[in-house]
Amino acid sequence: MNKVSFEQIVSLCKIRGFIFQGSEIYGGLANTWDYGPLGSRLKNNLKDAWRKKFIQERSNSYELDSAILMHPRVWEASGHVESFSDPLIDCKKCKIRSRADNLIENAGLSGNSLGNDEMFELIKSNGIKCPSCGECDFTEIREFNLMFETYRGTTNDKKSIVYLRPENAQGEYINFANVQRSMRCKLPFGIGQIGKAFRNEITPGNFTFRTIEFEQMEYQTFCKKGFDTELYDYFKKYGMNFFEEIGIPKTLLRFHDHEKLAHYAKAACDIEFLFPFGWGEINGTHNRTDYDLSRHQQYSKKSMEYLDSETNEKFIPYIIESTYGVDRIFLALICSAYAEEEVNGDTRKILKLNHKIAPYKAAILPLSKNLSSKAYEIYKDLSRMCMCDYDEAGSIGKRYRRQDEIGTPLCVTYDFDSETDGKMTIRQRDSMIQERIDISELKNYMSNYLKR
RNA sequence: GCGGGUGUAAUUUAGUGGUAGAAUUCCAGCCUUCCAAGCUGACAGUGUGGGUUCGAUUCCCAUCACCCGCUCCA
Repeated sequence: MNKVSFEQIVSLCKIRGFIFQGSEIYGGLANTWDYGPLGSRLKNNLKDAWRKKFIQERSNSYELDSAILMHPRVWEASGHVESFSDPLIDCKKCKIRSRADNLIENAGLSGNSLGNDEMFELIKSNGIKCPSCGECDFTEIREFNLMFETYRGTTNDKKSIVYLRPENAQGEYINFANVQRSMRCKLPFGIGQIGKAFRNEITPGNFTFRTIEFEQMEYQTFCKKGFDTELYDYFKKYGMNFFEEIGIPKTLLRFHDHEKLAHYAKAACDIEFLFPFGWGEINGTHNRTDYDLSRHQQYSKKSMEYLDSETNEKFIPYIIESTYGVDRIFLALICSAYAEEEVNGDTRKILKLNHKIAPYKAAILPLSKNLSSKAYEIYKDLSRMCMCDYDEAGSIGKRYRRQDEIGTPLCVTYDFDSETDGKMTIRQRDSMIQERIDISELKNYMSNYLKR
């Protein structure tokens, strides 16, 4: 994918119904994207693959679907209200952005509990200088809250503010005791969740890499202190393994350990993918210690302790979080699958998607329109088993090309011989193996292929 | 949020201060017996809003969006 530009990917996504710009007919809304018919399919397949690996195939593993809107105190406890909202100020001369409270503190003054206007006045009256260029010529202070706010009820007074969750994790944490009790869990156990989160970031987009509304697949493992380091290493590898299983080549992946850590974390490591614009995070594993549950215990006054019935010890569990950005992995899948091949001077686009996540598993093609009715009947039947496409428009070659371009692994062609011998030609895109299979055997053949 | 670039049909693009041209795609028809064949036809466009002008897709301003580089980033 060396020479592949982002524009080619964006263009293919639009033409083939994977991703459209958000609110396009109104000129677009920055950093929002809509997933089209094939994009939705691919995205759901990705989520299904994750669900299978993290929920279904793991024991002591439970899925959760928590509310996007949560009690505002959740975000006070989590630290988001405090650390997600900064009073920022820009130097008009050198365009460097600083935190207003830091400027005041560094000047030896106290900016505690001052409002933004007061801080601005303080900076002006004391002639506090820009740390970069030494001038004192600032824009007004702007509050930069990364959490989307909305209001419940009909009045916009402060008491009714609720936030759109900036991460899903808190949903898992505040339901820790509910899940533990109802599922009779013993440590260690995991809670996974797939859902949307929102961040009011002003950033360059890089297509769907950074958006203001995005979907996460998160997995939180609750464990006893002392077991956390081992689990942390385990989930780093588990994540890498997941990416390989859905078809992302290992050569395009790397670990990236964090040195600067978030307010809750003891250790953090990303898995990065080599996008056309450079390395970008698609997974993060964090050792969040007992920070989150302790804070919720403190703020809610509800016990978050776990009783170990073997040792009779009571303690607040540690949490290892492994979080996956759905939209970013989607993008990584498309980027790593996209290829162009030269055939007889023509450039052909191919999406080499793993069959597990391909939007369509098979396309049913009548060799001629005269064979439509029987082919369509077979298509309807196969559709009961998996997602299939049916195409009778244009030449047979063109229809194969169309399927290659959207990553369909199997093409099944009904021809004139099929009428008499009851067989169809089935072609595998990845190996280009072509076989004639009895129509009654098609489902078996396909299901065996798709199980690989 | 800063700096630079770009906006013409679904896509890729040509061109012009005076009726916007093509290729591909898509659709319909003819043809076509396994990997983007051919023919005919149809659909479809100057991101949005102002200004200058007799007249703006073209010049100017603003805005929106995307791309590149910063900045930021749990």
